[in-house]
Amino acid sequence: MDMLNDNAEARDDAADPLDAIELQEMLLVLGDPVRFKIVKGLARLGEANCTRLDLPVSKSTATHHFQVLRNAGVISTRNEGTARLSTLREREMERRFPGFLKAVLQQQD
Amino acid sequence: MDMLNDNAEARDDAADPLDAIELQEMLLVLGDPVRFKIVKGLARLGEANCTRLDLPVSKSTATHHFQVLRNAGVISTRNEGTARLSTLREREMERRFPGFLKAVLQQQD
DNA sequence: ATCGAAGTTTGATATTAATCGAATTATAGA
DNA sequence: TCTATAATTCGATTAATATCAAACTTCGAT
Repeated sequence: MDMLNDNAEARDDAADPLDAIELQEMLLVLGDPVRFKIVKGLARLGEANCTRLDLPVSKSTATHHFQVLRNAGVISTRNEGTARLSTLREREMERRFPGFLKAVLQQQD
Repeated sequence: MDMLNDNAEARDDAADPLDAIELQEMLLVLGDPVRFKIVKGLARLGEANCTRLDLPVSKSTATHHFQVLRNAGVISTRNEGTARLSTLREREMERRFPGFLKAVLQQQD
C-alpha cells in the first residue's frame, strides 16, 4: 500500500462519520425501536454499556445496533476492562443536524 | 404486520392521527427516501399533487407513500377535480413534536 | 358516450434489515 | 492456568416493507 493511499485512509478514519450521513439516513438509524431505546438510555445515563441498558434482544443483535449507531456517528465507544462504554455524541450531532437530537430527546414516550 | 399503518383503524376517526404515533415511528415514516422527498417538496411548494413532485417510483408506490404520510398525520389531502392536493401539517406536527419538523426541514441536502 | 389524466386497489415479488444461536476473542480475577 | 463476563463475528433465517404491473375508479373535457 503506498503512502498516498495510507494518508487518504488516515484522513478517512479521522473524518467524523456524521459528515458522511444524510438526515434521511439518520432518521432510519434512530427509527429502530432498539436503537431509539439505546439513545434515550445513553442520554439519561451519560455513559453505559450494553448490559446496563437492558435491551430486549440477544447479545449479537445488540452488538449490531451499537455498530449501526457507531458507524452513523451517533455514539462513541471506549473500552474499560471487558466492558465497552458508549456515550452519545451530542455536541457533534448538534453541529451536523442543528436542533434535531434535542427535539428527539425532549420527546417523552 | 405493518407498523406504520396498523394504528389507523384502532384510532378514533375524529382524533388527530398524530396523537397515536410515537416519535420513533415518525422517524421511520420520514426515513424513507421517497417520503422524505415528498415532505421536502411539500415544504417548498406549499400544496402539490403526486405528479408535481416528480417521484422516482411508479404511481402505485407513490400512492402507498402518500397513504403512509396521511395515516401518520404528516400531510392532509383534498380533492380538486381529478387531482389530490396534499399539504404538510406543519402546525400540528409542531404541536405534537416540538422543534422536530423544523429541524428536519432546515437541513439542506 | 367516450376519452384521457390522476389516483387507487389488488396481488405478487424483491429487497432490506432485524434477529438469533453457536463459536470465538479479549479481559479480569481466583 | 482456569473460569466467568462482555462483547463480537459468522451464517442462516425471518420479518417488514418497498416495489411493480394490471385492472379499476373518478372526474373533466371533447
